Amino acid sequence: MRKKQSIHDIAKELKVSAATISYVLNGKAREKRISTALEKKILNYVEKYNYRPNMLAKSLRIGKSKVIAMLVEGIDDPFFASITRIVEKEMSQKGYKTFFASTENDPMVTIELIKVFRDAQVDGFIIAPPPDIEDSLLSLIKDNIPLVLFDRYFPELETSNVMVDNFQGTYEAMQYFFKLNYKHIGFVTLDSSQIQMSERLKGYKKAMREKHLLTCIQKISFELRQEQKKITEIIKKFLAKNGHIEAVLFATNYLSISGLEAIRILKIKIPNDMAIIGFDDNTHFSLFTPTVTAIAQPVRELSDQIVKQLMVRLNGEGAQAPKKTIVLPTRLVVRESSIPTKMITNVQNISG
Amino acid sequence: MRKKQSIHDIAKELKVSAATISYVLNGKAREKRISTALEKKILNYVEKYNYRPNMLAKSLRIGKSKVIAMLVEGIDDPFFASITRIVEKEMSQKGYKTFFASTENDPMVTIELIKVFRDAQVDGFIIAPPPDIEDSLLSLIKDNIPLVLFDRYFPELETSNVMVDNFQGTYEAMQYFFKLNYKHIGFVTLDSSQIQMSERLKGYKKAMREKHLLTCIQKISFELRQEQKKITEIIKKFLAKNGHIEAVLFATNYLSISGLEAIRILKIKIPNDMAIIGFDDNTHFSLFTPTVTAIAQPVRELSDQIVKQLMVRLNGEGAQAPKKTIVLPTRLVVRESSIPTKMITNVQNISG
DNA sequence: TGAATTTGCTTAATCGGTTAAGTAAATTTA
DNA sequence: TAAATTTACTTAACCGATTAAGCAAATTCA
Repeated sequence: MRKKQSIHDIAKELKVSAATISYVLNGKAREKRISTALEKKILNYVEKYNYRPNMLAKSLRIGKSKVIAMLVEGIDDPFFASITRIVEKEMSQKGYKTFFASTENDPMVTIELIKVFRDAQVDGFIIAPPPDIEDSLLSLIKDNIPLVLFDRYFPELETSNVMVDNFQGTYEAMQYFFKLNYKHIGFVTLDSSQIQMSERLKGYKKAMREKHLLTCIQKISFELRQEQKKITEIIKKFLAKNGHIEAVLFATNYLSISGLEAIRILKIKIPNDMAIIGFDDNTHFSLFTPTVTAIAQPVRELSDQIVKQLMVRLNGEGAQAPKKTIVLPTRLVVRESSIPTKMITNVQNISG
Repeated sequence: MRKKQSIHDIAKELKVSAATISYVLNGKAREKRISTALEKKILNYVEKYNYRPNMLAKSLRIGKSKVIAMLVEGIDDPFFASITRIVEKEMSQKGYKTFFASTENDPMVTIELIKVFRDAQVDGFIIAPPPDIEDSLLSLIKDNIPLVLFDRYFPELETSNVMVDNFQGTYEAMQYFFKLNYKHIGFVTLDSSQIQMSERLKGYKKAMREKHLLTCIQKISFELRQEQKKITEIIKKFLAKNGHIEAVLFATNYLSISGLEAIRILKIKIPNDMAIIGFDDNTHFSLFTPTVTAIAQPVRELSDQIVKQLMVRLNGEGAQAPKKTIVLPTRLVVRESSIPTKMITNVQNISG
């Protein structure tokens, strides 16, 4: 077993100083007037023995790790999965590595993760924050650590945020339901005060109020988030109890999934017995029978903005730039689950 | 903006040496005979100012980072997503942080990732390796860096591996098809020489040969892995050309998805026109219409074994223990896609 | 009471890099 | 030809921790 070589080992081997090697490896040979001959010799050796500097030592010395931490609710959630993947790729092009972790939307877990990553001296954070972590975030802000929030944020904190217009998202979906002449429209959401959720709820409520319709809302406790079966059960009861509902809007990814499951159990036929729209699109929605209409978030644009905002914070000069909240529009992806068969012919007009 | 405190800043503040603080913080106060009074004082200060040691410095000094790297094909793949999540949780209970990255099953990407993580001095690796990275792995082995491969491995390399019995998985699925009296059974797989794939193919071939049936195989080029549409197109042509096929086995997650898409386009009815089984289960398979039969991998057990094997390598003493290849059985999860309606009544007997 | 031991710390080297400052030799300038 | 400058490096401090070794003061022992 070969022991890992340090820059000093190479220095000894080549009978030069460690500094010289460091300069060469960091492209400062010219600036520091290292002769071309010696530079070649060092580069050859490094190439031959495949030497790679210890990043811990380097980061410790220069005070930068070129690593950023990205905390999302769950890396296995399709929405977060695609965002993280794009962000990772873009950040790597900028010379940064991205490390991920799942918060489970749990404040304790998240606070601990932030600590761990701070201890590891990451250069910045991208966070889809759970509730009640204002203090942790505030401490990041105070210490001037580059930070971008996405998907949700705390209006009272001065941070850079990248969001979708959640209010407009549900509001537009409702207008679409109205065009299809639905009146008894249910809304299944989380019992959460997080801004993305409250905005979605507001969109639904405002739309219903404008049409003088009665709202019909099922809020699902946050603690159940891992227990698909229980959520399905609650939605089942909700739908069974409110037999008059003709259409349902699900406020988030996994509620849609559980909702579909519940509907299947109740043997309700989509879309003729009941129309469905889900917030957040899902790769598999086009494979379900019927395919599922969704309020899609512009994943690519969101990722681009996240990276852009973070880079502003990371670059010394721009770090003092004012913090921005970027709000992007959602897009309604119309599929079969929202269109009663009798209306299939004029779909084009409706979805436009 | 507060500047981050180092152990020396605290030392100055409290008029003690940095060593004393280090001992106290590492629970060596007794051993090093630090007085209880001073210990209290230090702990109070640390608590009050929320001091946390710089892990870069610590890791550099002690030569351990308590971080392990986990490289999978894609963190958004449902199979890998669930494994990573369990592994992360279990490793964190053992005091390790797990960092993830997607290899895209690309050798270049993976080789680079291994380098990056080695530079960052991670303590160990968990890898679902792409082809052609034997050299990178060999260098990890030579340097005695704890390593566990999973999902696939290189028989010629002496590594710890955690696998599923891929051969048996497809072989059993085939036996199940035979019981249902299917004879013209197709197999859609990747054009890959990776062991998990070749084993699945062998299972299919052996089963067909034993029944003296003609095989009917579609291999899909590996380069297309990101291009769902093209894969769907190929499968569509394959199925259209081989009209006699009564049942199809898809060798992997995303082939199943594309296959279902192709079948939908061809308006073939599952399961009556064609029966379907997919290798790898998927949370959404129970929501499709019809629900999809799958060869499920025991995700929990796989994760447990991965962690167990890695811990053996990580613990100095056991690091010399012989390397093992753990092989776990798959489980056939019978759903609607494989059972012709006429046979629904005797499902119990068949699936058992 | 003087020596030995114990107590309660501190000193200083170290991990593997980076980088400002220094220096001897070669070259140019005056 | 002596002084000034340039060349091509080296020296050594530093980043923030850990830890073996050291050492004065207090206590115990003989």
